[in-house]
Amino acid sequence: MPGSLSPALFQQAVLAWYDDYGRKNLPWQQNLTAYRVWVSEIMLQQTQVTTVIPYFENFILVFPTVEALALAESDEVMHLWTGLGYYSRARNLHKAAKMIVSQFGSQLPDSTELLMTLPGIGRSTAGAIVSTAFNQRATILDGNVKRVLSRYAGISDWTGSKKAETQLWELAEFYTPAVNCRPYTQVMMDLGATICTRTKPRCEACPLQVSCAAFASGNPLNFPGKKPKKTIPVRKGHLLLLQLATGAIFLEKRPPVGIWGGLWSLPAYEGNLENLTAECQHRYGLVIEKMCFLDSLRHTFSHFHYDITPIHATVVHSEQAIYESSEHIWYDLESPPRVGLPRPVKTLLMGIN
DNA sequence: AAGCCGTGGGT
DNA sequence: TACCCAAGGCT
Repeated sequence: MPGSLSPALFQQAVLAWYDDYGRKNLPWQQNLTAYRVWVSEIMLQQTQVTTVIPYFENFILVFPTVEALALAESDEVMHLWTGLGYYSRARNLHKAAKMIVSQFGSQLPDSTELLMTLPGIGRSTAGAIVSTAFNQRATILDGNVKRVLSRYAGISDWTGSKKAETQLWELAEFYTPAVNCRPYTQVMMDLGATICTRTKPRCEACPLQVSCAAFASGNPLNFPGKKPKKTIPVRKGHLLLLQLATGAIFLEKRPPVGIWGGLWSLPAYEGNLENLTAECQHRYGLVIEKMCFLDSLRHTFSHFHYDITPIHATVVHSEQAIYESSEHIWYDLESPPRVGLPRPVKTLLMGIN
């Protein structure tokens, strides 16, 4: 019967494949430490390997140890996360580093239970750290494993549904070996990433082909089921590039939670453009001398589109101007401060001459 | 328990 | 273009 191998045979099949074809040269697989594994796992949440690699290299160079991260400035951490998205991951990573130093003697815990007490580490990430960093038995269930197991067992529900999640966790636990935990975890992700891909699975090269329910069905793309789609709304607004004669541009700190939390952003202006001059004067103590509209752009978040019309304005300080505070900085394009910037803000700043 | 949270790759 | 969705977690 498809989808019903014994754990021993299942493990044997995928581990043999791993020896020949598994990934062994990823940056976080070199100089393997629990800290490096942890950082990589956080960066890899909802993010593709090719995107993560340069961020990982950079981050580890600046913060080679958990102690270094714990002692870091928040702005520096966010700076190294600029463009990677899901910035709560960076805030939680920093917070967790401080907890690891203060509560765990600077050593990452080797149990899923303790790891899950740290912010940003859920069930799957905890399993990945325990199995990969410590080579101890623990189960992961990320997007790759969900897809592999859904096809193998012929589960046609969307993997995000509670029913499918429960079933998939059970299957994942069932097939997790007591030994060879590190290569087993890696191969399950490798299969999902390189063989059992979303749109073009290479079933002819899959070690599970002969016992795969989706392959037996004739159309593996029917598994897993699709996520129920919903159209995301469009929001419109302006981002203000307020520039002094010195070239410096005004940035304000985003609230600690929510979109772009903890990053430095261009002021957003949603109001009536006729009031723009007065608002700039009132909010920031800045007098607009001349202004122009820049080309509009669409930035898409996970749950809405943001149609941005940037406005560039040359400004001078008025009497009650804000020069510098914990909430505002002047961004010097010549010697840019190391702070976290949202992607479109960074793009706009780079485009100013 | 759905909605919130980014950005980029692939098609 | 527009759409799907990535090595998910938190509330």
